[in-house]
Amino acid sequence: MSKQAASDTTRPEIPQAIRGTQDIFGAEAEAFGFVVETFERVRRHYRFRRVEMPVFEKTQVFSRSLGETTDVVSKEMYSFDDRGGESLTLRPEFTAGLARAYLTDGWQQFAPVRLATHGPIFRYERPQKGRYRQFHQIDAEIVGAADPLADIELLTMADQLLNELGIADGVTLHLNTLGDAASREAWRAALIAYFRDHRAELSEDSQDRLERNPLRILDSKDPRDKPFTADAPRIDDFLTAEAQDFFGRVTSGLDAAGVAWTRSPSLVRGLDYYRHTAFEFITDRLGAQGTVLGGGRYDGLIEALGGPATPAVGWAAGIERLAMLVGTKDEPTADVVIAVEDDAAIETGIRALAALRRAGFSAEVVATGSPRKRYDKAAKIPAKVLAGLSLADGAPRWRLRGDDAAQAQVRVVLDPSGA
RNA sequence: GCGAUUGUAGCUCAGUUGGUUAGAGCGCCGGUUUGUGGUACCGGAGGUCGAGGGUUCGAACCCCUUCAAUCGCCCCA
Repeated sequence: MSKQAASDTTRPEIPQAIRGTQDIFGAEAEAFGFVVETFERVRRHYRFRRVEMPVFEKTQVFSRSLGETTDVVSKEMYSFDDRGGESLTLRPEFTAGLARAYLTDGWQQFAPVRLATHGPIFRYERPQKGRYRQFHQIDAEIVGAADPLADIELLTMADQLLNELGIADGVTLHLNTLGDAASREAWRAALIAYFRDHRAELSEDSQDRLERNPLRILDSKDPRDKPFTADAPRIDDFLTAEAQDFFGRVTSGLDAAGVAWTRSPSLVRGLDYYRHTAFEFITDRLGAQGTVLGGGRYDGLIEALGGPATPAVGWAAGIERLAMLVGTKDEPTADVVIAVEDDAAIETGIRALAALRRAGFSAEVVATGSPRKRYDKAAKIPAKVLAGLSLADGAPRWRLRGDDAAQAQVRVVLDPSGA
């Protein structure tokens, strides 16, 4: 065993995390958990039923619902072939999978069914603030409900959620209607005609959008587009009486529920199956990624998947973004920290630790390293009671620190005899 | 896919016009001090300066490539 041989043993290279993934730890993980717990509580309040969904589906589930040709499908999904040669895709959203389950699992019998779920979502995108390749969403949908009451329920729940998370300040609900299929088509045609007349003066990006996705010109960030978007045809002029009535019932319902909203005529959805209500809760505190919760009515989706015409509405929100607004949450303080200051007392320490935990206390122990430094080390751990354990004349001796009531509770467990 | 900024110890960061053996604080380990105490002092471990190539007598520093992070654009289901 030469020195040479020892130095030749190369260490394996440490693998790095996948781009766009994140390891959430400590105070940030607490904030993440707080978001999920709050969502679960609110969702029960609103009588939404919990669903657990697979993280992957056949690729068609998403490609059919999103439209085969869009960038979204061709570039931004995590797709792969399984061993049988079938194309599968990690879910880029919850909605399509839930719609599939609605059809394949016979949930039509429960319609209108109120669904809530949460978990990881995958999109092949360039990471930036609040955008990751694997991130997490909470999601709520009502499938099989044509009435605006469903939209109101969902929006009211979202509003309450943001309030219970304590992040409603600086967040506003932007609301729009895309009308029914007829309204939407008429508006779209008018927009194309209007922007075509100003084509040369639009930004390059918007000239491109004119062909692919004209509605998106409306929320262009380019200052060159602003003068034209301001005067563009508005959906209101194209709404059918039915569509107008639908939107009116949504807004008056929100007013009745005490949910503040603001009309945002440029809020659009690129995909054709969106109808009527579209909404986003937007914060002014998250830079370019200001949308914290968004959704709308997608009455055309389930048909696109081959099912019967089924009205549905829903929303989703990124947990990380919500957690960012929540800020970090302190990890819970321990009830007791034990410092075993003498190795001969280790078993007494272990016994006490087990007894405390069985009695319902959260507890940890410091019993390694230099014995004389253990007390200081334990003192740095946030705890209600600090219990130093040493030996005096061979007998275990506890010294407790903390407020009197907490000390007394702990002492009962450490020394049941009361001696 | 495009652009800008940034990668030095476990963490936060210094590091001069390119010049001996790359530093500090915190954290970690050990020793001493204190002994109802979150103190102070001493010591130690830990880095092929993100990776690969190039220029140079000499590169953490200059050039190219690449990977990653951050922020923005595109896109946003």
